[in-house]
Amino acid sequence: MARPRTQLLTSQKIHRAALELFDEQNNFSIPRLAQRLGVSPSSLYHHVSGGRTDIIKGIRALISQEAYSRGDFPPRGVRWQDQVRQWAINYRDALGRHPMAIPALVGEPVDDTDTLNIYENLVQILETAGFQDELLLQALSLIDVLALGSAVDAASPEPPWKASHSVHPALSRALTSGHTGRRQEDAFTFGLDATIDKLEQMLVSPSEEMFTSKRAL
Amino acid sequence: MARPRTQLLTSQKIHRAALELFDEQNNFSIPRLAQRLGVSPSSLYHHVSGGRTDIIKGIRALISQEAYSRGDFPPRGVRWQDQVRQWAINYRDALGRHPMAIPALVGEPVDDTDTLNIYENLVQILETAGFQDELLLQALSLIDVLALGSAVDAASPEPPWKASHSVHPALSRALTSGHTGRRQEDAFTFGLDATIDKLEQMLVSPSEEMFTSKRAL
DNA sequence: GCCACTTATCGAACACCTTTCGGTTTTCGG
DNA sequence: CCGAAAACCGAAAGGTGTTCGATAAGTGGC
Repeated sequence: MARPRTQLLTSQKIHRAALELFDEQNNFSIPRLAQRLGVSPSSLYHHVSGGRTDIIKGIRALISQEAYSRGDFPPRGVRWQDQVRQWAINYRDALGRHPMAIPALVGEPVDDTDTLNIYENLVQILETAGFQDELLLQALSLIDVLALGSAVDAASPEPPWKASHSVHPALSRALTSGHTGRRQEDAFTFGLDATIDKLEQMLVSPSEEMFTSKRAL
Repeated sequence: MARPRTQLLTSQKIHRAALELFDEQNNFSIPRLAQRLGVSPSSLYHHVSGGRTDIIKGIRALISQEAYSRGDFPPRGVRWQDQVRQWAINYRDALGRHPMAIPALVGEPVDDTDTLNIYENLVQILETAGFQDELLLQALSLIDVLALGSAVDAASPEPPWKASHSVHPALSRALTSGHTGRRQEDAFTFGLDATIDKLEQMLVSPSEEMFTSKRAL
């Protein structure tokens, strides 16, 4: 086959199909993606410059778009605490909707516009709330760690620990006692509450000793 | 070559070499591992039953052993807050010492004894402190998410966001303002403090509305 | 001390994955 | 209308994970 009468591929279509592939079955590969698109593997390389890496970037961008579009963004007038909470929930939910894609995302630098946009949004919220410098950076990183760590957790099988009662009694007991169905979500909201509480407290009375830097002047 | 006069391989040696390979260069593969051990790739399969997956498990076990042996464990009499803090710091440090191995670990179930041991340890600390059921499980999961998310963060390039000042001014400003060298560690200890504060508070006055379960009787 | 049996290695081979490159036909701009 | 660019394909190169039969060294019973 040579050039078709009507174009078969678009980077958009490729990214969407790739994300669907991750969602349905865990095994993502170029041949499988090509098959799903009714196309030969080599054809994909005319639409994504960086090969596999680019497709992963595209997936991240899609997820970020989803976080922004489906997200419930509070109006500007709302307390910063609620804005931060809503941001984190939106982002975490968007990631959690595609758990199988998470392992492919971690460890790669973030440089796509859509993802940077939502982080820009978070920084703006924090700046407006009055956070600056080290504290702002810590807040940003922590919220990021919380959302991403939680998403990674969601990508693991449930439960993530395979403990036998005879050798690890306490752990095994803990896993069977609680209502494990909402384990991840509960831990996330709990951590989010803890984080926001602490941020609030740091904003009104920033204890200098929290910072390891001596802010060399 | 057939059977050598003195045995060349051990699962121990394989796991250690694999971890070293992750530490030195990011690219881990069976052929490279074999080459480093002066051995043919197929030879490895006589020492690790589950192939690549088993080697990864071995790496996780090594890291957990490191967390336990190198860790600074507080005596039993100490406040549970300090025990939890020390536990999290030990674990996070052990993970952070091998950042490149983290992406290979996430998303896989934990079933090796060494890792389960240290989680058993954490549950015991929490139980002794008085945590039970849902709250205990939430605490466990949150501390896990914090340590693992922080380690994943450490595995990313620094900084993990590649923002240009012109299109993402607030984010770019935030990244250049703080002392970014200790960004990850600061965010982790900050989150740890927040978590412990919240746990403390929940222990003395557990607000029922935090739990979404109606505890159907 | 011999013989069967187990053990630790290897090479070859398979299946899959990523990527590149040259070839073929279609579309498009001038 | 014609040359250049575009969009596809097949083939092939080089890498990765794994299995399997062959080989030779160690091991244990007699």
